[in-house]
Amino acid sequence: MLHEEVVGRIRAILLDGEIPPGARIPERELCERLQISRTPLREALKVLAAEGLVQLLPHRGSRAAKLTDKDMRDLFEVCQGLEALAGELACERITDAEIDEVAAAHADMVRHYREGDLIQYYRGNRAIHEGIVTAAGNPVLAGLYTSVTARIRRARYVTPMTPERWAVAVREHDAILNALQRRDGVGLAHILRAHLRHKREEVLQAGFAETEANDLVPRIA
Amino acid sequence: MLHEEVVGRIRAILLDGEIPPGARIPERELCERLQISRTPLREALKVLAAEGLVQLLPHRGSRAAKLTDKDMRDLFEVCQGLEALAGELACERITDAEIDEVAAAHADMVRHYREGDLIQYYRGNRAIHEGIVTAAGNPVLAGLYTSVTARIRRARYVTPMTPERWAVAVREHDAILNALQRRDGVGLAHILRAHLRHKREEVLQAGFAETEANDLVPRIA
DNA sequence: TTCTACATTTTTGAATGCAAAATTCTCGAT
DNA sequence: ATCGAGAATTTTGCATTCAAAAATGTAGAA
Repeated sequence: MLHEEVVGRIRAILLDGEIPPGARIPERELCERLQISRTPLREALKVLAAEGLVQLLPHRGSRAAKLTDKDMRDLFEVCQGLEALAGELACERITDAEIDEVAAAHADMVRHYREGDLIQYYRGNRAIHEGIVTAAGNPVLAGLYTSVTARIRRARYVTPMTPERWAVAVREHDAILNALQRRDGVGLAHILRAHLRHKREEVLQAGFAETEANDLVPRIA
Repeated sequence: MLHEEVVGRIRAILLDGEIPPGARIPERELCERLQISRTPLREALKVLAAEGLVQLLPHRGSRAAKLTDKDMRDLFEVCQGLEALAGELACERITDAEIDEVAAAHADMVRHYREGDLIQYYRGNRAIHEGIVTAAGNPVLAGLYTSVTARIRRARYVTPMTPERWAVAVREHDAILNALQRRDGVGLAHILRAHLRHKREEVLQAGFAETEANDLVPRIA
């Protein structure tokens, strides 16, 4: 198994919440599960620690990182900045074909909204945001976006919404697609920022910060 | 020696250009120099690879990452976004004391400009930009900024400038300080973007991309 | 002389072993 | 029964070791 694959597997385990935030990461257990020895596992944990997904405590092992309210706020703030930048760049560089792809994802998402399928709605939602970032054509930006969004993924794409919030979000997405189609970079940046600000407020209001006993997604194992 | 210290030491070696971009990283040699074995060294290299400073080639070892023109452009683009965001946030949160600190760094920088001391000028310059990022009060943002700027540091803070360019840069910095003192977030964001766009053009024009035989900062060893 | 096939050496990537540190357990005193 | 000191166990972090892969060197053929 390649180094990057090991990192990916553990990242997935953390993002799925299989090892809940704050929980110790069982080295021995993961070694057996991934069929690797401790050396490559520990290399992967150090990388994930640099990404902010894992917390290393010298001589006391590693834990799945826990997000405080402040962390969550900071991450959303940066995410806003990154998406706004991506939106501007995307408007300069996106191809017609790519716009069609985003439009298709949008239509999909709206359908799932009408059907009341939150899970599928979120899937389409993500596809749109990621589509915009990809269209920005900046791999450095895409990389940072991936790493930042990974850390707030569960909060962002799991939080339940009131019908009102949901309706607002969909309207915002209409405006997002519209701005993209008009290639209105400044407008798109503004909408994306507002959209994420609203999402952040929802998440914080829902008390999603991962402090202590807030293991929303329990260990599956 | 602690893990983070090892990472820091190697990072410094790379940023100093002691191991020039594209050069093989001599594991054995670094082990002796840092008085550690290969295990912790390799852990550090993987972390630095995730940061983008090191390139890992499976079964062929690691090299100091080389930046193409495109990489440089992408990094500057992201840096613009991060600094613009930092500027906006800083205007909302900066204390009077912090403004005074930035103003002091600015005065210093201008003095070094008048004296024609490019090295000291760049030092003050960096202090200003970093001061703004710090004042934004967002550690996530600060972390990303650190990692992105590290990769373009040599290009950004080594490139020589024509007297005209230099004069323009100083004027831009006057405007930066002014906007900060007026706490004009939008204005500051705009100026920072333009400032960095100009710097990027300088750097690219100077052909700083680290392709092949372009080891501007030679091995010191 | 130059090119290629093969053997040798070096280097890489990962498993294991070992000392130090932390955690857990035990047992006696209060 | 509870608390705390000390022993036993576990876990961590790193050095070492080992197999596989790549790089290098050598010799023979064209």
